[in-house]
Amino acid sequence: MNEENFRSQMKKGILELCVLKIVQFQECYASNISERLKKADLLVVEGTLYPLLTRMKNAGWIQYRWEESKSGPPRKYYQITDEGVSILEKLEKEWDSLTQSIQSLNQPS
Amino acid sequence: MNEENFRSQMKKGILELCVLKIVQFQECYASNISERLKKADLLVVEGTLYPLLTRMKNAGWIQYRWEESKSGPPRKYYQITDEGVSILEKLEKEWDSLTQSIQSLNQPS
DNA sequence: ACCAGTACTTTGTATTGCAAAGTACCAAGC
DNA sequence: GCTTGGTACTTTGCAATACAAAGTACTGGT
Repeated sequence: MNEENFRSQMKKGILELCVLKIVQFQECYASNISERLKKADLLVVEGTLYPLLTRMKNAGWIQYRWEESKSGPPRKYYQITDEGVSILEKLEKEWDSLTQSIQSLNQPS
Repeated sequence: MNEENFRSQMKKGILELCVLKIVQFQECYASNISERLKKADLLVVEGTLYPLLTRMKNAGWIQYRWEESKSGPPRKYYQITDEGVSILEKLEKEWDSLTQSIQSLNQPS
């Protein structure tokens, strides 16, 4: 138990929501997503992001196509799926509900 | 990856915050805390709550005193410590920051 | 051919929420 | 005084996953 890493702790479980929010607008490959998360002060490292994308792809929430790159190896461009859109809506509702739950603890009993 | 348990996932890392928010107002024993979390739709089970309280006590965020009960074994009544108050303030700031970060993902790039 | 940059993958570790079983105390009924 | 049921706390084992670190692989420049 160490207060230095509570941000990391609090991030747990919401990264799926964040990734879905990002890819809902446009195709992205991992570095795009990583940059976007970094701008939002939610940086994750490769060892977190890549397995997460793979899990979400296996769950059918996102899909990808390969695209050649002029400056390196080909990239996986991810898009949200219809199922992903549906999940995103559910996750956003749960997120709103969770924030309200925590808000409700701001007063005694 | 299963959307059924995202609430459980999202709870991770914020339970410390929730418990501190609860005990900041008054001494509580585990069942009090459990009831309060349940009302806030954040129910946790014994196997989660008790080890969490022990970790927080070992971290110095909370302390407890024993009190006899007329209807069962003695109870551990937890109070927040000065350090816990300090941690609570930090956690609340981080929470606000996190919600803003997620909010910021609601629009493209 | 080699190297640097980029992109993706894999491995091992630590944390922790949870289910389930276990321990312990108390009061009521027989 | 023994059993039973309720309450309170503890322990064990498992599964999920964020992370660090190392690895693989493709490209273009020197």
